[in-house]
Amino acid sequence: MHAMLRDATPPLTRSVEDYLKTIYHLSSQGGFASTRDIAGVLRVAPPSVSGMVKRLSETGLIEHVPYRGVQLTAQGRRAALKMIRRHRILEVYLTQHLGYDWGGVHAEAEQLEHAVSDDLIERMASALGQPQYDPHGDPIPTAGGEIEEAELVSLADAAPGAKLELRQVATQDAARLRYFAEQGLTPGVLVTVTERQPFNGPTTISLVPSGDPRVVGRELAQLLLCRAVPVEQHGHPSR
Amino acid sequence: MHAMLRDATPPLTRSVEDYLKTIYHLSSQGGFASTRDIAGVLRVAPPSVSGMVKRLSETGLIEHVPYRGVQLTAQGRRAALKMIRRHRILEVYLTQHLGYDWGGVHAEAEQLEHAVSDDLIERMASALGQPQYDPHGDPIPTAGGEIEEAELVSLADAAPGAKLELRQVATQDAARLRYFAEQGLTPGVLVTVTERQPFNGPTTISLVPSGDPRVVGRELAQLLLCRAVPVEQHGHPSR
DNA sequence: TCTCCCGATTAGTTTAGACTAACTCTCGCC
DNA sequence: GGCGAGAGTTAGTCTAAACTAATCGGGAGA
Repeated sequence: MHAMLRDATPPLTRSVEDYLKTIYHLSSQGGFASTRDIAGVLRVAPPSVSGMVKRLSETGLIEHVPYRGVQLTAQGRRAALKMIRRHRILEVYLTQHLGYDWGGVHAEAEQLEHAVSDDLIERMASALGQPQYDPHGDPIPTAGGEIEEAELVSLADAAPGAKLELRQVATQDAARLRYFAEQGLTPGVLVTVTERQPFNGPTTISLVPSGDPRVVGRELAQLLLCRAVPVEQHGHPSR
Repeated sequence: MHAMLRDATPPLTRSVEDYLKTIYHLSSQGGFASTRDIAGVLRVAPPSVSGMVKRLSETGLIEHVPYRGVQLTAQGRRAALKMIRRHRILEVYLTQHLGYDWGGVHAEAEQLEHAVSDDLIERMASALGQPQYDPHGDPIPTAGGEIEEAELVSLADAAPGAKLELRQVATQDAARLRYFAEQGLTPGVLVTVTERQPFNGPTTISLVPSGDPRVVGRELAQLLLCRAVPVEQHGHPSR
């Protein structure tokens, strides 16, 4: 089997990597990513996005429906997931091994993700014991490009009485992250929803098992993504 | 003291950082770096160097004497030493904490040095206990931009009878580095020069304290940079 | 159905950094 | 002291990726 028509992938540029990641995130919850939204996230002008979109669809990384938006192709999705793996492994490594806090780690990883080799990422992953989630609770894609698709509800939408595991904190804002950390609201924590005030009012929860109460305003509650926890039988933990 | 006319340093590009590092290395042993040599190291055509040289001297990072060569200004030297610090700290970190070997570490550091923040480098340096030398024995500049200027002789030039400490291995070639490692010739090792064959012949040394002999051809001997070790008094180690 | 507005696109410019081709300077050698 | 080789530089082109200004399209409301 000679040479095998090697992917011939000319390594992606830093910009291309950023566009793919952004498109992945924007289209994950709704089919198409719009020019305007991409421009907003990447802080570039909309025509810059149109230009890049043309190039990316010519190289087969995205599918472009004019005046509609873009989606990743299988190839583009693979590339995006690779970047997301890098980013999230880096976040875990920097927090675990170099003392970064929950808030400061994102910006550093954002730069490093474009410079690290696959080899280095896998060494970090091994040193960490192949982590499944990053410090915000986001699932880390495997080296093979699989990612866990979780069924998550935001705390703002959870029914009173429900028992939940806090899975993700959907922001990169350092101040909000710090506040959540202070309140003990980090991925893995269990809570039950006590009540919700009407007219977009705050949600009251209590931490499990301590029972400590917390009152969370709507804006922040929307950022806390949770997984339903089946009520446990005694002596029969759901593992 | 308002605003203080902030350096206004627009952060250097990756290319600029590479040029500065290269010029530092080329001019460290001889005043000027030539266009041709810079082009050779960076694997770029000579006119590309001329172009960059113009930009760099306009921004005050280098001094250009047409048809002679270039030298770093104080500002350029500061920037170059910062990159060299990054590179060498990274090399130590990757070998100590992530299992990289002597040979493979250079390429990875070469990429990373452009992406890491000052903060990350200092965290790594702390985790390592503020190392003084990188894995090849090269001195690491301080965060303040000081670098040890050592008085080193290559093994190929050392006088027979001399007792030497191997300080640096002046190559990045992975195969040669691996060979040196196999032979036990790594920074910190002590040797005495037994003899040298005439007409650019090999140098024979013996390791201290084992006494094991090694015969080193001229090409390799030139890469082994050593510091003279004063002969010790008994019971009075030179620390 | 028509219109208007906003988002998308096209057109054209800019900058960094590379390239090739062509010209110029310097210095060592005869 | 002149000449030529080789190093250095100038001129002009190319690509990626950004920008502004101007034009286009499509859906929501009158």
